[in-house]
Amino acid sequence: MQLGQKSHAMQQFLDKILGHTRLYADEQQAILSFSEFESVVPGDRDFVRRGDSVNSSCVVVEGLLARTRSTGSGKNQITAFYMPGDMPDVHALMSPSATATLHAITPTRIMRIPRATVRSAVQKYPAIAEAFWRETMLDGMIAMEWTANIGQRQAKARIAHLCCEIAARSGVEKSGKFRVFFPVTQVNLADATGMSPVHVNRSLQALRADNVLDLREHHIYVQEWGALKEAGEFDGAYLGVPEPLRLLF
Amino acid sequence: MQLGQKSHAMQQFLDKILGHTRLYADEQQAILSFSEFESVVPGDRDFVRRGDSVNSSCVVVEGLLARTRSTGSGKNQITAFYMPGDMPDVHALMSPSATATLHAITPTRIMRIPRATVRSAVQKYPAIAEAFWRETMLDGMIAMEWTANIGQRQAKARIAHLCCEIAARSGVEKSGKFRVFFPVTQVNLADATGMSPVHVNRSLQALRADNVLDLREHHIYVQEWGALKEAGEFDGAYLGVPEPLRLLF
DNA sequence: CGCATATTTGATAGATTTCAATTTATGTGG
DNA sequence: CCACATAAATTGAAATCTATCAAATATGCG
Repeated sequence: MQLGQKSHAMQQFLDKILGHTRLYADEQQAILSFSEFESVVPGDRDFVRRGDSVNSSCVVVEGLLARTRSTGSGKNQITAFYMPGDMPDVHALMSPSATATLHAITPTRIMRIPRATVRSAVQKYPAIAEAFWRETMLDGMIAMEWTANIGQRQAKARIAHLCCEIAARSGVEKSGKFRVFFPVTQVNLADATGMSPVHVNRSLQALRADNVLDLREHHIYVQEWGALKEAGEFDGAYLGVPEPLRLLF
Repeated sequence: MQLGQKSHAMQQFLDKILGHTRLYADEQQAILSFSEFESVVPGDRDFVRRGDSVNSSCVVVEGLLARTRSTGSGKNQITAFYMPGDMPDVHALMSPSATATLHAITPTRIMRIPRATVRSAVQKYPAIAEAFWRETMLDGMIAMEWTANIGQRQAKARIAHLCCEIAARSGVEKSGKFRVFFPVTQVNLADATGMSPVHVNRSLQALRADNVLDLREHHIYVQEWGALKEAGEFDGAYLGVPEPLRLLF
């Protein structure tokens, strides 16, 4: 049961990697075998703080995480959301001190993956290094897209674009009408989009009135995927590569 | 002469890498030997467009580049600046199609580095893969910091923070009073900070009146590094790691 | 049922954009 | 070296967007 879900999350993680990097069966198996140390993080808590010494990365098994960055004047910016199957701190493979704070929005189960485990794997299978390196690149692409989203779009489009990303990254079928699990508060959304909570609230009401999206009951409800994409000027190309690659190893 | 400058830029590139990754002499030599194909890009021109097929990365030898992302409604966001010694498209090692547009702000000389060359090097010296992977991570960290800067700070602090980053990344000595070469227009600055050019103009005047910074004659003039850092709430930790590492290979 | 958290509302202040025009710099050919 | 053309910087005024503040309502959870 619990183990079943572990495996499922690691399978999601592997599938995501296979979406961008070609790996042989033994390499795939090496990644699946990372499943060893599961732990649970209570909701509404920073469980890694920027600067903390870290010797493992993790994969989200269940729940929702945010990567945050707080400014000198006490403001808070969410710079990414991480869902089951995501590796929120792939950066930790390259730095012994955490490069960002990780905040559990809901109670979250994670699989810890020691850097030493990854080191053994990449030394045996260099293509795994390529896979994680590409994962790092894609994480950076998302950050770049967020910069453009926050810098150039106004409130409604900004929120719509974020919801598009969440929908696109979640595995759900996106044709016409659907919904996506996304248990954020409006304050979380404000921190992610660089807006005030009040303005988020009013923008959400407007988006609902436009029949573009409805955020309630921990879900994003979408009437028409096409309409949402248009409202958010969304092009998901930045989330991946056209086909699985193996360019260096 | 020209070759001297080539070597100098590649040495800058190597020095930057050595700032975050420990490499042995033969590995260092392999990176320096990437200097082969230099070319020149006229100013005010996109020389790589998002989606273009690419089989090489490059290192800036002389000039200034911006990485840009344009939205569906025609607005333009600069997501990074690249100076001599920087590799603006380390992403290209991981993707056969350009993940972002590169725009030459001034006429710029670049060293092209074919992916095949890097592939040979990383297969012989896996630590070079680690170095470039770490470079990719740091590039992502900068994007994350920009997200927070644009999302959370108001005009003056936003510009000050950007200028801090440029100063910190340029090699110049930053104690008390100094200047940094940064040949951007106010429109470039607007595209980078997510503001209107008019507001950039007025914010620059205010920053000048505050004796925080003065942007003129293609340079950032700083009276007091401490004052600028404070105005931009700047902490440069995101630009590197505390000491050179070799964690995986 | 009752506390704590999240959402919603109204009113106001503030920051930023837009538009349009002017001035100032920059570079180029004669 | 000047005259011209072009690009960049600057200004003023008005419109718009967004933040802030304070209070009320709703929601979820023990």
